[in-house]
Amino acid sequence: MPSIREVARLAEVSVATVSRVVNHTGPVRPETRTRVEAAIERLGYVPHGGARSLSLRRTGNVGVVLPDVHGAFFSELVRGIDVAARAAGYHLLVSGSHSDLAESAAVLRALHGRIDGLVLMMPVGSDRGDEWLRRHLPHRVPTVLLNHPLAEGAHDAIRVDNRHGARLAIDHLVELGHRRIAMICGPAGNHDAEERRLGYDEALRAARLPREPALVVSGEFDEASGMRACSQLAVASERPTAVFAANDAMAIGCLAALRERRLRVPEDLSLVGFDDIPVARYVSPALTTVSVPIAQLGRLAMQRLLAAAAEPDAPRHDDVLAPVLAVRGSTAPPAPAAAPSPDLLAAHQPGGPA
Amino acid sequence: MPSIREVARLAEVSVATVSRVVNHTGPVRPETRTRVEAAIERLGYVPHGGARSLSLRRTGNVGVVLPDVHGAFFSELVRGIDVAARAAGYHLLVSGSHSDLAESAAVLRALHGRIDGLVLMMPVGSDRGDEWLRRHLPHRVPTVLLNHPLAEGAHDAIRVDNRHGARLAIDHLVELGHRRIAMICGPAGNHDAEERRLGYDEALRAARLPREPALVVSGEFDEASGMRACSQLAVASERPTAVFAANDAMAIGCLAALRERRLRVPEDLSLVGFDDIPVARYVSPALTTVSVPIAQLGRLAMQRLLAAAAEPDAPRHDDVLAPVLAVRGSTAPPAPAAAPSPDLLAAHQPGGPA
DNA sequence: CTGAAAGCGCTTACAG
DNA sequence: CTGAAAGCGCTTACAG
Repeated sequence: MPSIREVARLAEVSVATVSRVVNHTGPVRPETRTRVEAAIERLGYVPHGGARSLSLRRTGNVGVVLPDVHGAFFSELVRGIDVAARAAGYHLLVSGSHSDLAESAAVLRALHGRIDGLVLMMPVGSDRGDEWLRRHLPHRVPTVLLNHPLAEGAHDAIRVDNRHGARLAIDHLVELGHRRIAMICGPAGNHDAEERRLGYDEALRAARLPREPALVVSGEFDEASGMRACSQLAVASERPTAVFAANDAMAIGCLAALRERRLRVPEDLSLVGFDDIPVARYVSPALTTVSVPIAQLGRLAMQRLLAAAAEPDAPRHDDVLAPVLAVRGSTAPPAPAAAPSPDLLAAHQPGGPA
Repeated sequence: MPSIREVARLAEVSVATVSRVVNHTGPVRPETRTRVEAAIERLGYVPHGGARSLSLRRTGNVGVVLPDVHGAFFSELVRGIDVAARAAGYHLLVSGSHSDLAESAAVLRALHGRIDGLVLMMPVGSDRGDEWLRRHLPHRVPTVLLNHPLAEGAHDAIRVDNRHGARLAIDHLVELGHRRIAMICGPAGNHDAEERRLGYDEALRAARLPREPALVVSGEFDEASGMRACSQLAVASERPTAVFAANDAMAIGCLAALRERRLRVPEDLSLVGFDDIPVARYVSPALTTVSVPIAQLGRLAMQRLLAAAAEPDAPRHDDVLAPVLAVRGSTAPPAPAAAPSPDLLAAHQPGGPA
């Protein structure tokens, strides 16, 4: 890995000149340029990005710090940011914080001086958030906060209207005629999970439906916990006719659990997810879900970062993205109470309806 | 963002001393340390990672360059590398090359001087590969090549035995009694796709089964193309009794297409995928698939990188990971030829077997 | 059109 | 135990 100095020596020019031909900055006599280019080719010189950054005070990297890099949602999000970043000439420095606040802080420290912008999704909810941000957010680095409740400050914020999304889901089920609607919540402390839960509560209240504690179970945003949660609901004394899962992964786990129990979706039970990850439309039946514009989220985040870099003193934005309901095959009106599916009640009514 | 110089000034010491207390390197008198720490706290000083890298000639980053950052497979792979990297104190600089060779080269250039190690998965197959690598691979940076055919050189290589994996899949179907086994291939030029195809051919030959061109269709490694490919097969004059898809995403697309056509899996048609992405066990029916140890792949890659950094002159490794078959619900013996499923042949035998 | 020199923010022998 | 100085590999006024 020769340095610029060696190229200069071989071409018999100064390092300043080499820099000029590499970056096409400033005028260079054609024959000088040729000599330098020959030396570069001969030595296989490639500029040292790190040194360049230090000098230019611009790294060309944007940091992406998420609670996790696991799963379809984050995968889509990273991809969305990546596409927009590459288009703008940036690379991504990606870190999962493993949902740990202390680790997030460590990551942010490590990123200082390595990034020109930051996209951060906090691993926790509202508590402590503000003070923590003040302490750990890098100064003078354009930052956009994803789905964080306390959006005031020197950074941009982009949020998904989780409550509205949950309401769309529940309203849809209510319109279909469901009265007993269960929810599989996300992990405690997770901000998105909490909001989706609030939306569920609100929607039930709006529909004048009672809230039954037995119909609310919790999961961890993954398929396995969705399966477990679903099994819990299946043994409830009065089974729900519909289930709203706080994300698609859990909904898909739920689908698997129902299949094991020989319960049909949507005939015996309707199911709604949240996120609209790519596989949602391919499971069986295709999942009705609240569609979050994940790619748009990534694109908008980069856009805000670029704007903040261009105009550091302009006021910051606080965007709220509205999800829409994607109605697919996993929802239908409930089976008429008078003639329930034989499968469904077989266990409870040994004789069954002849 | 105060620099080390300002901390030094405030604490009335030299920058060397500040550096010593920050990095716990070299002895410092307790009261001096206290003064420095107070200054650091007061100023909110965080060391500039970029400058530190330049000085130390160590960045703490490892580059990950993949054909794409999309989809469950790459998502899992990145996660596997991330977990191992973080454990070793490294961060990930991730780039998708969008399956373009020129873009890969650009990415590699941009990474020079920003990484201590590189995990690279080439976007193309065997042709040109060797020369390209010689030109574009960074010198003196430990590198591990993933699933690349030409594994000799100054880098480590880790490969998945795709042919063996494909043989496992086909052998399983043959043992179940299938004779007409179709394949949905991956994109042309993709090395993994080509090898899986070769394994399919080999296995058919070993089982003395004829290779029928009409039973081989191609896809693009995503769900949508799996659906299309499956539809092609469904209208073939003689329908296969089993389908081997070159990856899980296409298998899942295929599952959706079959559902639309009211063909049952595995009763009417058996289906095998490849990769064993997390969702494979949750689709309906659970997908029989060739399980690639994705997380292990990531872990091993980091391990090789660390070893190469520690002993640059030790000989490099060339590991081959053996996939195993995960038999789940999407495969079964074919319907007996004498009494085919009515659904299956309804279109061809209007009368059907009475 | 070109070069000498300072500077980006750190680390680390070397000397004291 | 501490500091002055060189150096990591680049860029960029400034002067010529």
